Formats: sequence, C-alpha cells, structure tokens
Amino acid sequence: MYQTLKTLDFFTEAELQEAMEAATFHVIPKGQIHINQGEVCKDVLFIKKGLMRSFYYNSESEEVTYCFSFENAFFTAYSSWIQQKPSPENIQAITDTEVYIIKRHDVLRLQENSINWQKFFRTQAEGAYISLENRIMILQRESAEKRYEDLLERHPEYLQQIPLNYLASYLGITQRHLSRIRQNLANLKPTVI
Amino acid sequence: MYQTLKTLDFFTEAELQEAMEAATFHVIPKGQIHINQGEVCKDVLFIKKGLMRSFYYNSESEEVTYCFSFENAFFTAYSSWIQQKPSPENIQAITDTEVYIIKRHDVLRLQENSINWQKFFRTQAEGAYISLENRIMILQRESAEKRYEDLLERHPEYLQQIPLNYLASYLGITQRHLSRIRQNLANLKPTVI
DNA sequence: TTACTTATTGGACAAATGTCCTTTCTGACC
DNA sequence: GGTCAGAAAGGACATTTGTCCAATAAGTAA
Repeated sequence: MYQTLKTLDFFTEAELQEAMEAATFHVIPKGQIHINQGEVCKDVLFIKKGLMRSFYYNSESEEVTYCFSFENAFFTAYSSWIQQKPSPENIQAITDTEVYIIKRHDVLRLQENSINWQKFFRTQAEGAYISLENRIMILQRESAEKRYEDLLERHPEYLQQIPLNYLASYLGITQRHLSRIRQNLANLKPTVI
Repeated sequence: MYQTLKTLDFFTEAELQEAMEAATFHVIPKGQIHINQGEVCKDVLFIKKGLMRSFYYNSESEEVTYCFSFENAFFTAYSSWIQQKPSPENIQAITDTEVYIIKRHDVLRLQENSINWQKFFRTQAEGAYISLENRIMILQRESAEKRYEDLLERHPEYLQQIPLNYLASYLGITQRHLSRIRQNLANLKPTVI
C-alpha cells in the first residue's frame, strides 16, 4: 500500500506514514462477505493479495456481480461509503484475500485539512466514474457477444481468475448464453496449439 | 449559477465572485453540438435554461444517448474533461439552451489552491459515480420493461421533455421496442382521466 | 386550411437471449 | 484408480428484443 500510494506522487512522507499507521492487516477467507447489503460502509480495503468482488440482487433475486477488484487496488462499497447510506452491494472475497483495512474515521481525519488527500479522493472518484462510463457504453447498445469480446480485450486476466457464472452476470447475461458465445467464438477463431 | 453554488455551502463569497467572473453567457441553439466526439473537452457548462444531452455512436454506428442534463446543473464531456483525451461523446442542445461557460483554464486556477474547490469537484465526481452505478444496476440484469418503469419513477420529467427515440437508446433498446413496452403498460394500468 | 415535416405507433417476421435440465469436464481427496 | 462436488457446456424450447416497413398522429410554416 505504501508503495502504491507513494507512486501516485500526491503525498508527503508524513502523510504516507499517517496512512500506514491507520491501516490494519487482515485475511478474508474465500467466500466470506466483508460488507453486507444493507450495512453502511465504514471502511475501505486495500487488497495486498487475492481477489474480491461486489454483487447485489436484482428484482428477480438473482445474484448479479457488479465489479471485481484485484491486487494493489483500493476497494469498498463505494456508493455507501460516499453517501453513508445502506449498501446495495455485498463485498466478498473470491479467494483468500490479504487486505489492509482503514476505518472511515481515520480517512476523514486524513482528508480534513489536506489538499493532497482531497485531490487523491477526487481522482479516485474520477477514475471510478470513467470505468463505469466505459461499462455503460458497452452495456447500453452492444450485443452480448461484443461485450464478451470487449472484456477479452480490456481484461484478459478476468478470464483466468474469475468463475464464468460471475462473469456472465457481470456482462449482463446468463451463464447459458455466455457458454453459447464462447462456443461461437471458439469455432470462428480456433486457438493455435 | 451563483445561487446554485452558494446553496452548496462550500465556498467563500470571494470564491463565488471569482467563479462568476470566469463565466460567460451563451445561447446554444436547438440541435447544435457544443462538443464533438474526438475533441478534447476544454470547458464546462452550467445550464441556466433549457435541456441538453450527450450521445455517442456504438460499433454499429447507431446514435446512442448517454445522458441528459437539465436546468441548474453543470454539464460537460466529463471523461474527456477528466483525462483530457478525445471525447467519446457529443454534447448537444435538445432545445435552445442558455448556458454559462467556464473555461478549463479558469477552473484549474480556481482549484489550484482551494480545498473548497477540490472538495466541490470531488463531490461532483462522487455524485456522477453514483448515478452511473444506479444505471448499471438497472442495465445489467433488469428487463427493458423494468428499466422503463424505473425511469418513470425516478425521472418522470424525462417523459415530458425528451423525444422517445432518445429515451429508447438511453434505456438500451430500440424505439420499436419502447413503443411496445408503452403499449403493454398502457393496457395494464390505464390512465385515469 | 393545406402542405409538409417530424414523432410515434404497430404488423410480420427474424435474431438474440433466457429457462429448464442433463451431460461433460476438472480438480480435490481418499 | 475411484468417488465426489463444483464448474462449465449444451439440447430443446419459450420469451424478449430487433429489423424492416407502413400507417397514424402531432407539430410547424405558408
């Protein structure tokens, strides 16, 4: 976490130290839910090792994967964090995951009088916005097959690490249909052995 | 604009004045495009009166409406504004629209040393994130009919002011299908006269 | 009012996607 | 190897959504 923050080049050494002191190390076992839907989010995670996802239930009570988070990234139930309202999302570890946890109380203290931390959280919010913009432009009017191909291009690592049932709902389709798409593409472009 | 900013309660009177001085008034005629896809966004609009939209072209070269903006709101090609990269969106006036324009140069100057402005832009980014999260949760795994009903609930004003072909692509469907959905709902819940 | 343009609706059929299940594959464990 | 559980694939059919047009409806200018 220290290195990731340092690389951003926003912070003084004192600010970095302050952040590290506020963080505590934990391991979240595979499958465990760190934040439940309905809870108000009171902390932010930094993933040191492992893989997490966020999911929610749609109006048919189907489990829908909203997003994933990988190593060396911050992760939280962001809308709940921002608004301090009950979270629509569940935050869950896909594998055993090592994280640093920083409590909201400490984050607010860091932000309070630091234009650097304000800037950092602004850029985090902007980055989050941009990745959602990309997803909307894909979800709105691209076919399921295009969406899958786009995922292959942008995030080939997803295919390596994430179960297909999670990927299917992430793409806005059923696993049955995802399987069909993969079948089609395999026939069109057979992998070279 | 002054009143809208003042109500947020972020700024000193001097900061408000500074912002007002940076703004210039313009009228964008109906249909005119203020920012073209491919341009780098260099200003932000405040809509005093009127109605604008953002749209882009998908991989089939269909025009897809990305979002709308109404009176007393800031509006810009946000991802381009953030990254200073070519915009995927076109920003267009739906009706004759009165706007204040603030150039990026001036915005950066305002932000430079003001924690208030940093905070303002952070909250703008956070608000933008949240509205996209809502849209993704709708687009991902709700039926087109649910999406339309959700729009009726959250933004009944859209139905009053926005042509249905724009709304259809905003909802991720064709106008043919939107018409079908409206037909179904009209049969189920006939309007009381 | 008339003519003309634009917005909206809807029929007929095609393509995409979902539902319900069963089968196949894969990896962990004994 | 054999067994078991979870992940992934796939058959058969139903539903949703799209495509291509034509038909109305509504709005604007002369």
